[in-house]
Amino acid sequence: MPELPEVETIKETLKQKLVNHKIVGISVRYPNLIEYPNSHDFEKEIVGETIHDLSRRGKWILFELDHYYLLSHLRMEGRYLFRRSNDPIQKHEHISFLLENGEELRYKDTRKFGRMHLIAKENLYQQKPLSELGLEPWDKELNAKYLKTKLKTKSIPIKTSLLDQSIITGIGNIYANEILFLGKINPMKSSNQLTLKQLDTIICNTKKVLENAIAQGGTTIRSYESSEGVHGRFQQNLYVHGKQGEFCSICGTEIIKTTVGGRGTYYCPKCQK
DNA sequence: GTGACCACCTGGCCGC
DNA sequence: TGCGGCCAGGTGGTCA
Repeated sequence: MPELPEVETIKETLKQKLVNHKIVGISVRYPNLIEYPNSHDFEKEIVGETIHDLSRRGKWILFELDHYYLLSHLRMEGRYLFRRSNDPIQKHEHISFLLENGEELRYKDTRKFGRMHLIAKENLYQQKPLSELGLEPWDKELNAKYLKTKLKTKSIPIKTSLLDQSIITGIGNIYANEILFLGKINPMKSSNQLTLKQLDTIICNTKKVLENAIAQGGTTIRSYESSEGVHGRFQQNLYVHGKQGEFCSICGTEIIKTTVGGRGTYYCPKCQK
């Protein structure tokens, strides 16, 4: 599942192949993937636009076009592939962007969870979804005081708050488990009961875990691979995620799996009391 | 405003 | 071998 490090890897790969290419045709075979505007307007407006740059905000990939930003969220299993325009459409390839060089950028999504928005450039940060995102992990304004303010009324588990994209954007389930393990913080602890020191630890470990994951090309869990078919290597660096029944690398206690906020949660009951 | 729950969706896995 | 049921998970919507 693509999280921030995977999205960063995919964005960089796509950037190398897409910048300065014009979209001359499009085919949307599963309209529900288009969140805004409607599929018909999306197709009408995007044809003729040139891709000038790619960037990332949270888990969103931003394609900068002439008049719009195309925002793409891969959710669980979305991925991009390059094909020739006459290549047959494979199963789960739901959207094709035809480029002027004859190549097609195809969006493939087994579970159809991904979403796309086409936003006018002047509205990019005034309009959903970017208007509702919290701080990037590397934002200078992200500090323990910011988190304390955001969490002061929240009695939900800290694990659930870490997944809230309106607080810190880019953290997904895998990395939330790893961040809390490194900080020796119990995932079920109420968000508003953490000390400034613990919040500071969370911020430090968030940067550390995500930077390390980006350097490794992301984490390969079941279906994830980058647009060029490259698998992430960060899975080899995971401490607790998916390790139930194995032993903690620090104290040797058995890693426990439980559910927090409906998400699979892995932790060491001794280190993370 | 907050938190819990559900829907979206399909493939993989497990038990029978 | 085949079938049914459960699980995985990010996000948005609904409801209490």
